[in-house]
Amino acid sequence: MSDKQSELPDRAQLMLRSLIDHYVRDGQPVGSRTLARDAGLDLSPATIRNVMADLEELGFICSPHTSAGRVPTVRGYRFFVDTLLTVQPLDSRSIEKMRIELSLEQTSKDLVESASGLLSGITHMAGVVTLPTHEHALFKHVEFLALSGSRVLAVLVTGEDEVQNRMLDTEKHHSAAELQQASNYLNEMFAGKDLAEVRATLLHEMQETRSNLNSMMLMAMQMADQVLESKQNDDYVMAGQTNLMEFEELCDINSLRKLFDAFNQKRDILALLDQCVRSDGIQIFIGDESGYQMLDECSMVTAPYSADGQVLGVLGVIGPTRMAYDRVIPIVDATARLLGAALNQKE
Amino acid sequence: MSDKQSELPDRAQLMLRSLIDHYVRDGQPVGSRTLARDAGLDLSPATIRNVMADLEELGFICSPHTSAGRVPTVRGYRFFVDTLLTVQPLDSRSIEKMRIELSLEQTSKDLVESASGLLSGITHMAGVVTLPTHEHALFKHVEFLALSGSRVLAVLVTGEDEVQNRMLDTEKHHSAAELQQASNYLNEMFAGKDLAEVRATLLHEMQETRSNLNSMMLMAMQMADQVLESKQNDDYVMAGQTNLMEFEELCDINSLRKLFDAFNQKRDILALLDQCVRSDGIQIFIGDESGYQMLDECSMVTAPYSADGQVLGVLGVIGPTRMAYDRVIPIVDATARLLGAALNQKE
DNA sequence: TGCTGGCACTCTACCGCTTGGAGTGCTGAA
DNA sequence: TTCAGCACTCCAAGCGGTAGAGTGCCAGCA
Repeated sequence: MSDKQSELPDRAQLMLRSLIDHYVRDGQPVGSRTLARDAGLDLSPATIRNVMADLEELGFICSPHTSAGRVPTVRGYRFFVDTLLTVQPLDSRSIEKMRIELSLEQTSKDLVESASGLLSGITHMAGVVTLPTHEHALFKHVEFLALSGSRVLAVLVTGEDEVQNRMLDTEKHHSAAELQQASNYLNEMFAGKDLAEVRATLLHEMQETRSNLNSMMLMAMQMADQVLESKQNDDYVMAGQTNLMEFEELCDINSLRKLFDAFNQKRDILALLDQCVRSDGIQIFIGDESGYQMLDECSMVTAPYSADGQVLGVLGVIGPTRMAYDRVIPIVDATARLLGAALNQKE
Repeated sequence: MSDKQSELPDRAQLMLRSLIDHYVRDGQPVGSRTLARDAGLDLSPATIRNVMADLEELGFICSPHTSAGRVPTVRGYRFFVDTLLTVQPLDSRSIEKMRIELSLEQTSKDLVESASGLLSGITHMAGVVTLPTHEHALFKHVEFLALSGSRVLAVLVTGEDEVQNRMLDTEKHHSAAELQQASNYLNEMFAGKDLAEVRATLLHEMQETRSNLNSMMLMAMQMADQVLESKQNDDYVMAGQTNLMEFEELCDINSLRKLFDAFNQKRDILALLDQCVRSDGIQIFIGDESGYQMLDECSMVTAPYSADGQVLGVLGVIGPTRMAYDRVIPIVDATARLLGAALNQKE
């Protein structure tokens, strides 16, 4: 047992893989007999038992009680996912179906909903997709409308014809003409520019030349800044939560409640998803690796999605630890690509 | 037993009431001994048994098995709710608390969310509130913005400074000037009028004078009509769904799934809520009265809420059939009033 | 006539016991 | 190194017995 993990004997690796396959399929602890029959190694159950003892010592598997078979531990799944897994690429027919499904959607909100529906539909687990950030969207047009009192409605149209409303409380009442002037100024100055760039320029200008600007300009900038400063990636769309009720290991009413509360709360799930934006590929949290108690019995497979080279958000699948990672990973991967491509086309 | 329901002997009524009280409290079938002890009638268990047999024959109660106590049937609850119930008015302290909670919210969306939170928080069941319709809102301002291709963005501001965006696909591209003209026309013509009235006028005009109108006018009308025609009351906000997991009678994983699926789907729940808009007071669906299978073990207590004399939506509570109706009804009632008042103030 | 105590009966929930099956670890032989 | 055999452990399921709760019915009493 002084071997490093990566030097785990081939035979043991094969057995771990076979054991996980079995367990994922049946949900029952796997015994030595079963493994002897199906692992493809021509060995007796007794020999298998010896190897299983090794695997147990390494913390890859454990048995729920003395006379039950073995079950993979989080560590076992982790090793499996990191070094044993061979993903089966998704067949092109399925991919085409998904592409078509996504191509029917109009707005990016619809796209995101459709994507999370796809994820949950195909995997029979819960699908989750964060709304795309607008950080890298293009500034297209802004319009200010006077409301009652000193409130002003700002309507911002971004590159892909996405629209955002924002209510602004200003110090004094502004006439329609003033507001028109303000929006004209901004539109002429910034149309077609990157939103983040717009914001940076505005901030810079405000610091540099504050004294030289007339109050209208200043107001326009403040407004634009307010419109832009709202933080992004603060919401997600989820589908198929109820699929999780089908899995016996999650059916304990107490943990189910914790899970669904977390889904409604959104905060913790978002924090977790946020960690995945930065990593540039598939990310997998197994069991308690997530650090959130309600996900102790769950795993999450995520991938960031991007359009035009810019990461826009994250999507993924939440299911029981006992999930078919080799099947789920390519699905998540493909969905991320397709969603990115679909968003790209809208631009 | 030839008596009509309303002529059910006082003693039997008292017993039914006491039985329901007990059952709602403990969730256990109620036996004759318990009732003899606590019903306040000075009778022996044997006598109680005779009366219980009568109540069973009338279909108000039933026993899960031979040697268990009795449990109220849907019919029993119905009779209880219709003729035996005396609601305990909510104490003014609680009401004041709720009013304050609601007064903190800005937009009507926030208000609705807060209200459903209150409902679920106080009752420990699920709270649901439909979004307020805008049918009776005032037309304040409309603005059209040209997007790419022939798409046009319509921004409609209604009386209470609520904003709605709508994407319109038109036949041809319109210049900014054309659109400006169109919105000016509509704003001058309709500002301050009731939305429904605006719509009616527009429809009428279009039929009457179609040939006389230039294409710009026509387009303006079509757009405005599209903005207005979207059906209302097609969404609701729900809170505390997971509270329902605490009730043993709903804990069957299968029915729980059906319930949560229905909550996500929204369609059926909306259809049910829609029935309550018309009735002008508290409405109660007990068990299978709703006609929807997933609610067979549930009851729903609803009340329409209105501002300025106009019904804007419905709110209510969903919980197990075994709920404290006398407590829930005044809560739903008060919340409806408070929400209505809060919406009124925003105007 | 209405109420009541008594009695036989029924059904559930629970406990302890047994049994069969599955799976294990260990050992000694090939 | 592999493997058959064996003793052991544990769970799940089935079974009988018991206690408890509650019922329906009946006969007697006010």
